Amino acid sequence: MAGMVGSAASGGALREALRACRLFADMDEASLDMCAAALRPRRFRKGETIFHAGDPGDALFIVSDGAVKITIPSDEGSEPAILTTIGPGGFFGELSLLDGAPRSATAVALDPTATHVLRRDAFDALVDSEPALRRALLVTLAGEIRRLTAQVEDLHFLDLPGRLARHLLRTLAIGDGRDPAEADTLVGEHRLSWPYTQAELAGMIGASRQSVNRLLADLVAEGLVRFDGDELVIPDASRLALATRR
Amino acid sequence: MAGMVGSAASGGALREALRACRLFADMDEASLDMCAAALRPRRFRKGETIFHAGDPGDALFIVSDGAVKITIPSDEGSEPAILTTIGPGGFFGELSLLDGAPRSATAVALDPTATHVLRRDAFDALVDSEPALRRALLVTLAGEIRRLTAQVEDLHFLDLPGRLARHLLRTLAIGDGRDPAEADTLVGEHRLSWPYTQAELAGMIGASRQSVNRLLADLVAEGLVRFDGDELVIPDASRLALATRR
DNA sequence: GGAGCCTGTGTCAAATTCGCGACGCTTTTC
DNA sequence: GAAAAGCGTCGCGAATTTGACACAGGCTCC
Repeated sequence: MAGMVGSAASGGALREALRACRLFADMDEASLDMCAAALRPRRFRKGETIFHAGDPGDALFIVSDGAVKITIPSDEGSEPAILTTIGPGGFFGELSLLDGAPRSATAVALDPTATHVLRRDAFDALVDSEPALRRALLVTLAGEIRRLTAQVEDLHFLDLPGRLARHLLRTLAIGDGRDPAEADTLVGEHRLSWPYTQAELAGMIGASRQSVNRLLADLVAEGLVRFDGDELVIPDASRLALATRR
Repeated sequence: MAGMVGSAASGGALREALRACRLFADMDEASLDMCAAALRPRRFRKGETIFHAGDPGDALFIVSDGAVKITIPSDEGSEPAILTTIGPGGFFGELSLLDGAPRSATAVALDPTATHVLRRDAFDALVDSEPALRRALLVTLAGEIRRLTAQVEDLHFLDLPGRLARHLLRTLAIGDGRDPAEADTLVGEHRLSWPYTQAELAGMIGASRQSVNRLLADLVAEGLVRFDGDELVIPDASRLALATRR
């Protein structure tokens, strides 16, 4: 077993990485191998910019390891808005492939990140020839639209404490493998590893760094959350959910 | 000529209505007729709710006449957030068809509106069998995501005057048949018919009705816009674009 | 191994922005 | 002709941003 290294084994690793991605999860073996042949690996250092908003783009990136944040850079100086972060099994950069327009946002590696790159010609061919991939793509795009709609909703209706609480609940739900839409139906104690700085969190909920600091302190004071090392503990998710009421 | 009424003529009208929609624009005649057979007409009175957020949904609506607003209802009382409005040639309600989840927003007819309804089974079949429709669908979804991303960006970075100015510019760009992304590169005088109330405008940019009123007055005072009957005149779009700077 | 130096955090007071409630007035709708 | 919908306007007060500064920990470069 330990001897099974080299091209055959790494081909297996690639297949495994693809299976972890919704786009390829339901695809049959033969097609999967075809896809694998169309992909090229690409690694990024921590903090490296993968592409920048406004650039032309003709490639989609499938994350097999690490994490990427999708941000909207502010014109200068101030903190960028963080639209979402993408981990293993996720992909990004599909928009420019679909409509040929420039990148709508900036992608930056949060950690050392391994990706596989799919270029437009191969992508177009796969979308046409692989119904399973096509369906997965459509479902993912629909999910993207729902996520953004929810974000707009939050920014419209919720004040800062509400947005913070809802963000925590959604992150929780995702970590639990549940639908983020059900975030405020969670109950009981949850734990959440905490890789973000307060400034980044501010960028996610549309607030200043200082406000986030104060709000977190408030939550701790009310006993709604608690820090345990580098984990965030939510003793009772349903109580936190009450804080999101308009 | 006047005698050419009845099923043949209305079939022609249906075809014409479909051609106006991106989904069917590039489709060949035979396929178009197949689609036409799968559609059922449905009309809505002004102010009628077409579907409500949270409802299950398995139909897509193609607008052939009138206008529909897609909104996120506030829990109660206050003004809903208006995500977008859709006119002839547009369609809505596709999300629930793609992922089977409940309606993410509410659709309300702004005017007396004529639509054609496409149910899931027919939709699925068309997506699989009609590459032209499929491509148009993907492009439209990508555009939707770009629009929402831009909306999140505005809510993050811009204050109220900025959001109002940008909204006007985008509406202008769309009326001109240009890409809304280029909104702040417009120059010269533009006119914009004005079917919205101040409360609705407030719902679009995330503001209170009173603020919108004051901001509009400010813009008029600065000479950036002017009212001419029920039209809004922007003497110099580039000057208005300056007001969107962060 | 210490002197910087950068990043991330905690905290304040001042200034601002914006929502909210409250009117009164005009225009449309029934 | 009444009722409802939309508009113009104020002032207060709450929510947030801004800018500033102090402090801790970790990193690099002598």
